[in-house]
Amino acid sequence: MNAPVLSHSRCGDCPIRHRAVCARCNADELEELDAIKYYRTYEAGQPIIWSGDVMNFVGSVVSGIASLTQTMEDGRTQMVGLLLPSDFVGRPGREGAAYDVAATTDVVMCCFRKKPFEELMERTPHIAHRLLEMTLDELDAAREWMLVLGRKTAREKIASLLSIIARRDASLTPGGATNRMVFDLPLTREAMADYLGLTLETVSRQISALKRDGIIELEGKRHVTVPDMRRLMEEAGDDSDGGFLG
Amino acid sequence: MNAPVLSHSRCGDCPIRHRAVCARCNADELEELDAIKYYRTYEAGQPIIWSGDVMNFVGSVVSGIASLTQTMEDGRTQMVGLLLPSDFVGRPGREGAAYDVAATTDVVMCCFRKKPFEELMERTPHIAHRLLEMTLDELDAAREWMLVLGRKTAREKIASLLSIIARRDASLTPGGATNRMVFDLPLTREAMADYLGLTLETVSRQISALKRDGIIELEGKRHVTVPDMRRLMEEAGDDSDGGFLG
DNA sequence: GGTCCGGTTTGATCTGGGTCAAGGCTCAGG
DNA sequence: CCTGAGCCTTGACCCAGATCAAACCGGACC
Repeated sequence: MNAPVLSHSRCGDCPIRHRAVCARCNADELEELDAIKYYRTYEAGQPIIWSGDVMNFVGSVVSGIASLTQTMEDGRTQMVGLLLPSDFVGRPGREGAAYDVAATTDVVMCCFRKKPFEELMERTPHIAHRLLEMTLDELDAAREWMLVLGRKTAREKIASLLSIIARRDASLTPGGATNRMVFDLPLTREAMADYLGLTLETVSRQISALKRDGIIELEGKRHVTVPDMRRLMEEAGDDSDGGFLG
Repeated sequence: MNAPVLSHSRCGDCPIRHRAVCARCNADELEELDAIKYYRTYEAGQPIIWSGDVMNFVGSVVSGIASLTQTMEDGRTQMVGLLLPSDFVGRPGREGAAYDVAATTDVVMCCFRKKPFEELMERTPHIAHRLLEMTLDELDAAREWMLVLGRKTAREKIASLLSIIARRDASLTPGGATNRMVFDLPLTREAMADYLGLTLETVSRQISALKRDGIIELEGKRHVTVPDMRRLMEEAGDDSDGGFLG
């Protein structure tokens, strides 16, 4: 949000304009990043990494949505993170992946080979700094989600999820945040359930209920209109608007 | 765990020997840390920081236990982190605190004034590096907890919490992890409930149930003996033992 | 000793969300 | 056009855990 945004010349074919690691790099550093970078695409539903696998890259989501999930032996699944465009994947200094990463929609990733990236990071304090910042953001998000999972009702959970998606959508859209929001749900009911610690039936019922109560409008199963974000956020039980509006 | 541990000369009156930011510092850096450092004690139950307050320090817990909590306007609270000795508090580069921090038991903190600490960090890559590592650990813990909150039953939640406390206890005790563990619960039933997203009645009932089933033994309300950690961890539904035993 | 008080246990009852089951929509492929 | 596969919705029923209420326990203080 407040990170300086740069139309960087080298890393510039990378359409990431927000939260990028390279946002403050100089020409030399960008060239170096460019040399160890490659793109990779995944189809919706495909796994990207399995928990425990050795990861030989780090990178950012360029487009599409990926999810981090944890699964118990008996199959219970909890999504522990959503990766939206510009989000970072991988943890410098760690061998294996800690979670399953999968493409929820078609995904394009911009990857950096891990070894040279770590070396560059070693020499370039502001990249390490950026990474720390991003990790702190993720930690905040994870902890906010703990409140959702631990204490909110099903209806509040759905409203929270819709708020978050609307918010992220707004930050990527030129128009930005307004009181009326329109967006597409990038998740199936099942994926929403896994994120919210609910069953897909409950998700479906609560979405129907929010629709019946005029909090949201639905066109098809995925296209959502929120006539009044304030009401949605009340439903979410958030005390603040999360900086959504001015 | 695998971070090099140093009996550092300057920061050495600080009894933290694990995860400390200063573990790799040289003499000059330690002197500098020493100059900006002070101790502070809090009684059990006292607030340390309120969410939103401006924080003018960062630091580590030296002894005792502190908790991070989030509260909704209607009073529902969720604990989002437990701070045990050697855990770090505060986020370099951030103005305000994101959560309420409170002393659960009597707490001693080793604090560094924030401004000079950030400056030192700017000049000292390995401190930033250490901080990133610690933040990644916290992120992992938070995400592991998301699985607990979202998908585990009350009994599994209790078993998970007991496992974590036993594990942390073991890593601080010379003897280390054995199959039989004895420790004191540092939390009230209510605090456990807030951590687990349950009510205190349910916590009490499940503890009684684990006791009845011989998974744990209780002496008084707080002193716990786990005759067989393996059984406890089965109850927790963990597929791995979290590296608890060799 | 008694009494107060915070923390805890236990019981009785209620209910939100899980579970099981039956259709419904929509789009791709034949 | 029909058919099948995914995804989604809706209904009926059930149960784990919440809620409400009462009592218990152990230590501090008079």
